[in-house]
Amino acid sequence: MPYPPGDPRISVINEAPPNPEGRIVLYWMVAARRTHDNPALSRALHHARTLRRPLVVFEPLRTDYPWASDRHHQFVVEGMLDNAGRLAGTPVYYYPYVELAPRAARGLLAALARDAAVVVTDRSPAFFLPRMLSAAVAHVPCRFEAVDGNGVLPLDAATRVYPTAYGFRRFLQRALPSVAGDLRRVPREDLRDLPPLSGSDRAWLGTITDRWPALVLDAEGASALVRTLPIDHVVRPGVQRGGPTAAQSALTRFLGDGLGRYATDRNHPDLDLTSHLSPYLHFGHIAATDVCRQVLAHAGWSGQMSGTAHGHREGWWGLDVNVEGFLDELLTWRELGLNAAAHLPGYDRYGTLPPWARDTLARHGADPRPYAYDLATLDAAATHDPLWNAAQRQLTTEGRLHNMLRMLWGKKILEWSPSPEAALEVMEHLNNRYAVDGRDPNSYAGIFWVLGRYDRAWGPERAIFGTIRYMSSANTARKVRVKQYLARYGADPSLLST
DNA sequence: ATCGGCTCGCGCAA
DNA sequence: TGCGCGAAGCCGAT
Repeated sequence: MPYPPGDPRISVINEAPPNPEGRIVLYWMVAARRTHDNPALSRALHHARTLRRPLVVFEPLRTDYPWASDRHHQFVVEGMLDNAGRLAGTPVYYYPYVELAPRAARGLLAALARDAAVVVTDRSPAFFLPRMLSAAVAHVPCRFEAVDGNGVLPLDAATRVYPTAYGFRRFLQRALPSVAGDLRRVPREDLRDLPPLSGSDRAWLGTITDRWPALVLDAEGASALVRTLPIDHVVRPGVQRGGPTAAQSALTRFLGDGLGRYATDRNHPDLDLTSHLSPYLHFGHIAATDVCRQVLAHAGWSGQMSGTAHGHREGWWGLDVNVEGFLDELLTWRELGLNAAAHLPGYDRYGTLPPWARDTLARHGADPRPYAYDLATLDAAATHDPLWNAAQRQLTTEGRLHNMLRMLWGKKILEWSPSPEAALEVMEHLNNRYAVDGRDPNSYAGIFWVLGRYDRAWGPERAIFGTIRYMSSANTARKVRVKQYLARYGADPSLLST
């Protein structure tokens, strides 16, 4: 894909020139659902100024995607209310749209794009979004660009797939100095002094919003609305509020308590000290660059990489072990997942596991399974294993799963499923159905790690797992603190989802 | 409490 | 070709 010179985040989807008859510049916001630290919004603002056209920010939410539920919809709608507040009083025309019935949005993008000078959208490498972008090409007759606001490094900074975190970390340590400047400068999208909508533009937009009404809601209205949609209502909203403002609150809380003892305490489920930023990163309510910048500023970073680390987890920023530990999660592990989604065709398919992993699992495909649970039993957290059930209940009720336990959660699903392929299907389904950050490249990296991706063989060879790393609930309970966690998620049947 | 062996492939040095 | 090394492990020996 060709780039305009100098910006590896921008892909030109349709090389057509800007439509000289176009009324507006359209930003079709589908992944980076925020108004701050958003390179696609910056690009759209650039076009609006250069072409002297008003900017329309169109933020839609489809109804018919897999696993759509009250949980995901509520989170996104809360973000829309937030974005509406942030754009109120600016010359930007904000158009939030929630599809009320399957296919109701058909024709909407085309109607907006027909009279646009330029269309800018988000590049997002996973789930249905790449397909949606491909399908949209036919409906955008003018210049059409997709902008990558996913990570601290552009997706295309890496030109290959990395099979290990160690290798990817080495690459990151070489590549990050080139963006170090961005990690000190706070971007300020300037929303003032844009061309305003003319009366005729407003009349034209009115014909579109008559047919596809913009979302008009307050916070209470969000939950009432999602209940009326043809989506999965069994999955109730999670415990975290959606939107950029809630995202910043979570980050501020984490900087104050959690980051300072991240290395030592984050693995204890009882303490619950992780950042809780994943759902916000997933829906683009906060930028990874923003998180990284605030963490570095909080830690008093000098602005220089140490230059001595070659793939090792610590010692590249010259910061304390807690901060470096968190940055390794945010950068190495998160961007490793993005790397696979963007560059490994079939990143979500069993066949892309490394050969040693598929071989060893295949050799043990016929091993007897002492425990065999079907999807319904797992979904209902009704196994014989109290720690696993607790983790599953946290997932179904809260929409999140503690980092330490999510690995155990997956390993047990592998152990209890008739085949590793079936285990993958179950993990994908439960994670995508219940986790607010489900369907993220990171979710897939975690699920595939359970099956051997990014990992190495571990002896001794054992039943079902072969040489895939094994984990046991008993050892996990011995190593980390789970007593309160078990009490919190352990016994109350009213927490159970049906 | 700590240690080594179990086991595999990558990437770099030589 | 050899060698160091790796998201969080497990288990038995000392």
